[in-house]
Amino acid sequence: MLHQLCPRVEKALELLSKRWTGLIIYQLLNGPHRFCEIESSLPISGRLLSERLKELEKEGIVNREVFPEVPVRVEYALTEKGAGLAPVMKELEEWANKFIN
Amino acid sequence: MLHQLCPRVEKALELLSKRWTGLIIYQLLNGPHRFCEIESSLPISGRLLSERLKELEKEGIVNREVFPEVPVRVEYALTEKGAGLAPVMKELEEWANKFIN
DNA sequence: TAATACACTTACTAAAAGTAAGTAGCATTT
DNA sequence: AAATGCTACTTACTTTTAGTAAGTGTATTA
Repeated sequence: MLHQLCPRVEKALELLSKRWTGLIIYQLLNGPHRFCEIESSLPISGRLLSERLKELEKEGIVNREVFPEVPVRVEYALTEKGAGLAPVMKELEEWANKFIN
Repeated sequence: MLHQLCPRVEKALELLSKRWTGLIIYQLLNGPHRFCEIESSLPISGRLLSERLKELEKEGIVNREVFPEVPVRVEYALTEKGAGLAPVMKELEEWANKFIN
Protein backbone atom coordinates (compact mmCIF):
# COMPACT_ATOMS: atom_id res chain seq x y z
CA MET A 1 0.00 0.00 0.00
CA LEU A 2 2.05 2.91 -1.30
CA HIS A 3 -0.25 5.77 -0.39
CA GLN A 4 -3.51 5.88 1.46
CA LEU A 5 -6.89 7.19 0.49
CA CYS A 6 -8.89 9.03 3.12
CA PRO A 7 -9.23 6.56 6.02
CA ARG A 8 -12.68 7.89 6.95
CA VAL A 9 -14.00 7.38 3.47
CA GLU A 10 -12.41 3.94 3.47
CA LYS A 11 -14.26 3.15 6.68
CA ALA A 12 -17.51 4.53 5.31
CA LEU A 13 -17.22 2.48 2.14
CA GLU A 14 -16.31 -0.56 4.17
CA LEU A 15 -19.60 -0.19 6.01
CA LEU A 16 -21.69 0.42 2.93
CA SER A 17 -20.02 -2.25 0.87
CA LYS A 18 -21.34 -5.05 3.01
CA ARG A 19 -24.17 -6.67 1.18
CA TRP A 20 -27.67 -5.36 2.12
CA THR A 21 -26.37 -2.61 4.38
CA GLY A 22 -27.11 0.15 1.91
CA LEU A 23 -30.60 -1.12 1.17
CA ILE A 24 -31.44 -1.50 4.85
CA ILE A 25 -30.41 2.10 5.48
CA TYR A 26 -32.25 3.24 2.36
CA GLN A 27 -35.40 1.65 3.70
CA LEU A 28 -35.01 3.07 7.19
CA LEU A 29 -34.73 6.57 5.71
CA ASN A 30 -38.52 6.27 5.28
CA GLY A 31 -38.92 5.92 9.04
CA PRO A 32 -38.60 3.17 11.65
CA HIS A 33 -39.43 -0.36 10.57
CA ARG A 34 -39.84 -3.61 12.37
CA PHE A 35 -37.81 -6.70 11.64
CA CYS A 36 -40.39 -8.53 9.57
CA GLU A 37 -41.08 -5.43 7.49
CA ILE A 38 -37.48 -5.09 6.42
CA GLU A 39 -37.27 -8.82 5.89
CA SER A 40 -40.22 -8.85 3.54
CA SER A 41 -39.18 -5.74 1.63
CA LEU A 42 -35.81 -7.17 0.66
CA PRO A 43 -34.73 -10.58 -0.61
CA ILE A 44 -32.62 -11.00 2.51
CA SER A 45 -32.83 -13.89 4.93
CA GLY A 46 -33.64 -13.44 8.59
CA ARG A 47 -30.28 -14.79 9.53
CA LEU A 48 -28.39 -12.14 7.61
CA LEU A 49 -30.79 -9.32 8.43
CA SER A 50 -30.27 -10.04 12.10
CA GLU A 51 -26.51 -9.98 11.58
CA ARG A 52 -26.56 -6.73 9.60
CA LEU A 53 -28.81 -4.94 12.05
CA LYS A 54 -26.49 -5.90 14.88
CA GLU A 55 -23.52 -4.52 12.98
CA LEU A 56 -25.35 -1.29 12.18
CA GLU A 57 -26.40 -0.97 15.81
CA LYS A 58 -22.80 -1.46 16.89
CA GLU A 59 -21.69 1.24 14.46
CA GLY A 60 -24.23 3.64 15.90
CA ILE A 61 -26.15 3.90 12.66
CA VAL A 62 -29.29 2.09 13.76
CA ASN A 63 -31.21 2.07 17.01
CA ARG A 64 -33.11 -0.98 18.23
CA GLU A 65 -36.21 -0.62 20.33
CA VAL A 66 -38.18 -3.50 21.83
CA PHE A 67 -41.89 -3.16 22.53
CA PRO A 68 -42.85 -5.93 24.98
CA GLU A 69 -46.16 -6.69 23.37
CA VAL A 70 -47.37 -10.11 22.37
CA PRO A 71 -46.04 -11.07 19.97
CA VAL A 72 -43.06 -8.89 20.65
CA ARG A 73 -42.47 -5.92 18.37
CA VAL A 74 -38.95 -4.74 17.62
CA GLU A 75 -38.41 -1.53 15.74
CA TYR A 76 -35.28 -0.32 14.03
CA ALA A 77 -34.70 3.34 13.38
CA LEU A 78 -31.79 5.40 12.09
CA THR A 79 -29.76 7.36 14.60
CA GLU A 80 -28.55 10.86 13.79
CA LYS A 81 -25.47 9.29 12.27
CA GLY A 82 -27.59 6.97 10.16
CA ALA A 83 -29.96 9.70 9.07
CA GLY A 84 -26.92 11.71 8.03
CA LEU A 85 -26.59 9.39 5.09
CA ALA A 86 -29.71 10.84 3.50
CA PRO A 87 -27.80 13.21 1.16
CA VAL A 88 -25.60 10.33 0.03
CA MET A 89 -28.67 8.30 -0.85
CA LYS A 90 -30.28 11.29 -2.54
CA GLU A 91 -27.27 11.70 -4.82
CA LEU A 92 -27.23 7.99 -5.45
CA GLU A 93 -30.88 8.12 -6.47
CA GLU A 94 -30.12 10.91 -8.90
CA TRP A 95 -27.22 9.01 -10.36
CA ALA A 96 -29.31 5.86 -10.67
CA ASN A 97 -32.12 7.72 -12.43
CA LYS A 98 -29.66 9.23 -14.84
CA PHE A 99 -27.45 6.26 -15.59
CA ILE A 100 -29.21 3.00 -14.74
CA ASN A 101 -31.33 1.47 -17.55
CA MET B 1 -41.06 -9.39 -1.01
CA LEU B 2 -44.17 -7.38 -0.17
CA HIS B 3 -43.24 -4.07 -1.73
CA GLN B 4 -40.27 -2.95 -3.71
CA LEU B 5 -37.81 -0.19 -3.22
CA CYS B 6 -36.67 1.75 -6.28
CA PRO B 7 -35.17 -0.88 -8.62
CA ARG B 8 -32.59 1.55 -9.97
CA VAL B 9 -31.32 2.38 -6.52
CA GLU B 10 -31.29 -1.32 -5.74
CA LYS B 11 -29.15 -1.89 -8.80
CA ALA B 12 -26.86 1.00 -7.89
CA LEU B 13 -26.39 -0.29 -4.36
CA GLU B 14 -25.81 -3.77 -5.67
CA LEU B 15 -22.91 -2.42 -7.72
CA LEU B 16 -21.43 -0.36 -4.91
CA SER B 17 -21.90 -3.02 -2.28
CA LYS B 18 -19.41 -5.34 -3.85
CA ARG B 19 -16.26 -5.18 -1.85
CA TRP B 20 -13.60 -2.73 -3.20
CA THR B 21 -15.83 -1.33 -5.91
CA GLY B 22 -16.45 1.93 -4.11
CA LEU B 23 -12.80 2.45 -3.29
CA ILE B 24 -11.72 1.72 -6.85
CA ILE B 25 -14.14 4.34 -8.15
CA TYR B 26 -13.11 6.75 -5.40
CA GLN B 27 -9.53 6.42 -6.54
CA LEU B 28 -10.33 6.79 -10.22
CA LEU B 29 -12.13 10.05 -9.48
CA ASN B 30 -8.60 11.49 -9.17
CA GLY B 31 -7.90 10.60 -12.79
CA PRO B 32 -6.90 7.51 -14.76
CA HIS B 33 -4.71 4.97 -13.03
CA ARG B 34 -2.87 1.90 -14.14
CA PHE B 35 -3.42 -1.55 -12.71
CA CYS B 36 -0.40 -1.64 -10.44
CA GLU B 37 -1.19 1.81 -9.06
CA ILE B 38 -4.65 0.79 -7.92
CA GLU B 39 -3.28 -2.49 -6.63
CA SER B 40 -0.70 -0.76 -4.47
CA SER B 41 -3.06 1.92 -3.19
CA LEU B 42 -5.55 -0.59 -1.81
CA PRO B 43 -5.13 -3.79 0.18
CA ILE B 44 -6.70 -5.70 -2.67
CA SER B 45 -5.18 -8.66 -4.45
CA GLY B 46 -4.47 -8.65 -8.18
CA ARG B 47 -6.91 -11.46 -8.64
CA LEU B 48 -9.82 -9.52 -7.23
CA LEU B 49 -8.80 -6.19 -8.72
CA SER B 50 -8.80 -7.79 -12.14
CA GLU B 51 -12.25 -9.22 -11.48
CA ARG B 52 -13.68 -5.92 -10.21
CA LEU B 53 -12.28 -3.89 -13.08
CA LYS B 54 -13.83 -6.31 -15.55
CA GLU B 55 -17.20 -5.96 -13.83
CA LEU B 56 -16.95 -2.18 -13.79
CA GLU B 57 -15.98 -2.17 -17.45
CA LYS B 58 -18.96 -4.37 -18.24
CA GLU B 59 -21.24 -1.97 -16.37
CA GLY B 60 -19.89 0.94 -18.38
CA ILE B 61 -18.42 2.64 -15.35
CA VAL B 62 -14.76 2.16 -16.20
CA ASN B 63 -12.86 2.30 -19.46
CA ARG B 64 -9.78 0.18 -20.12
CA GLU B 65 -7.01 1.41 -22.38
CA VAL B 66 -3.92 -0.55 -23.34
CA PHE B 67 -0.69 1.25 -24.23
CA PRO B 68 1.58 -1.20 -26.07
CA GLU B 69 4.77 -0.01 -24.48
CA VAL B 70 7.36 -2.21 -22.88
CA PRO B 71 6.40 -3.31 -20.35
CA VAL B 72 2.79 -2.88 -21.34
CA ARG B 73 0.81 -0.14 -19.64
CA VAL B 74 -2.90 -0.51 -19.00
CA GLU B 75 -4.88 2.47 -17.79
CA TYR B 76 -8.31 2.52 -16.22
CA ALA B 77 -10.44 5.65 -16.33
CA LEU B 78 -13.99 6.47 -15.35
CA THR B 79 -16.54 6.83 -18.10
CA GLU B 80 -19.16 9.57 -17.96
CA LYS B 81 -21.36 7.17 -16.03
CA GLY B 82 -18.57 6.46 -13.58
CA ALA B 83 -17.63 10.10 -13.17
CA GLY B 84 -21.29 10.79 -12.44
CA LEU B 85 -20.73 9.18 -9.06
CA ALA B 86 -18.60 12.12 -7.95
CA PRO B 87 -21.46 13.86 -6.06
CA VAL B 88 -22.26 10.62 -4.26
CA MET B 89 -18.67 10.32 -3.14
CA LYS B 90 -18.58 13.98 -2.17
CA GLU B 91 -21.56 13.53 0.12
CA LEU B 92 -20.05 10.36 1.50
CA GLU B 93 -16.85 12.24 2.28
CA GLU B 94 -18.84 14.87 4.13
CA TRP B 95 -20.71 12.24 6.09
CA ALA B 96 -17.49 10.43 6.92
CA ASN B 97 -15.82 13.62 8.13
CA LYS B 98 -18.81 14.41 10.31
CA PHE B 99 -19.55 10.99 11.76
CA ILE B 100 -16.53 8.71 11.49
CA ASN B 101 -14.12 8.87 14.47
C1' DT C 1 -54.73 -29.32 21.53
C1' DA C 2 -53.09 -27.40 17.43
C1' DA C 3 -52.06 -23.50 14.85
C1' DT C 4 -50.28 -18.72 14.32
C1' DA C 5 -47.30 -14.63 15.07
C1' DC C 6 -42.79 -12.55 15.77
C1' DA C 7 -37.88 -12.16 16.26
C1' DC C 8 -34.60 -14.41 16.20
C1' DT C 9 -30.79 -18.99 16.27
C1' DT C 10 -28.65 -23.05 14.69
C1' DA C 11 -26.87 -26.20 11.38
C1' DC C 12 -25.56 -26.89 6.94
C1' DT C 13 -24.35 -25.81 1.87
C1' DA C 14 -22.93 -22.66 -1.75
C1' DA C 15 -20.64 -18.65 -3.24
C1' DA C 16 -17.29 -15.09 -2.77
C1' DA C 17 -12.96 -13.38 -1.12
C1' DG C 18 -8.09 -14.02 0.26
C1' DT C 19 -3.40 -16.02 -0.62
C1' DA C 20 0.28 -17.60 -3.19
C1' DA C 21 2.32 -19.16 -7.06
C1' DG C 22 2.47 -19.24 -12.10
C1' DT C 23 2.16 -17.32 -17.08
C1' DA C 24 3.37 -14.41 -21.15
C1' DG C 25 5.69 -10.90 -23.62
C1' DC C 26 9.49 -8.16 -24.09
C1' DA C 27 13.82 -5.78 -22.59
C1' DT C 28 17.82 -5.24 -19.97
C1' DT C 29 21.57 -7.23 -17.32
C1' DT C 30 25.14 -10.90 -16.38
C1' DA D 1 22.89 -17.31 -24.10
C1' DA D 2 20.79 -17.43 -19.82
C1' DA D 3 19.00 -15.19 -16.10
C1' DT D 4 16.34 -11.27 -14.19
C1' DG D 5 12.80 -7.86 -14.06
C1' DC D 6 8.61 -5.42 -15.24
C1' DT D 7 3.60 -5.44 -15.93
C1' DA D 8 -0.84 -7.32 -16.11
C1' DC D 9 -2.93 -10.70 -15.41
C1' DT D 10 -4.49 -16.37 -14.33
C1' DT D 11 -4.85 -20.56 -11.86
C1' DA D 12 -5.21 -23.45 -7.88
C1' DC D 13 -6.31 -23.70 -3.31
C1' DT D 14 -8.04 -22.18 1.51
C1' DT D 15 -10.80 -19.34 4.36
C1' DT D 16 -14.55 -16.38 5.10
C1' DT D 17 -19.12 -14.83 4.07
C1' DA D 18 -23.72 -15.49 2.28
C1' DG D 19 -27.81 -18.32 1.41
C1' DT D 20 -31.29 -21.91 2.79
C1' DA D 21 -34.06 -24.34 5.79
C1' DA D 22 -35.49 -25.80 9.97
C1' DG D 23 -35.93 -24.90 14.98
C1' DT D 24 -36.71 -22.00 19.56
C1' DG D 25 -39.51 -19.39 23.06
C1' DT D 26 -43.54 -16.93 24.42
C1' DA D 27 -48.25 -15.99 24.23
C1' DT D 28 -52.67 -15.71 21.87
C1' DT D 29 -56.43 -17.58 19.10
C1' DA D 30 -59.30 -21.43 16.88
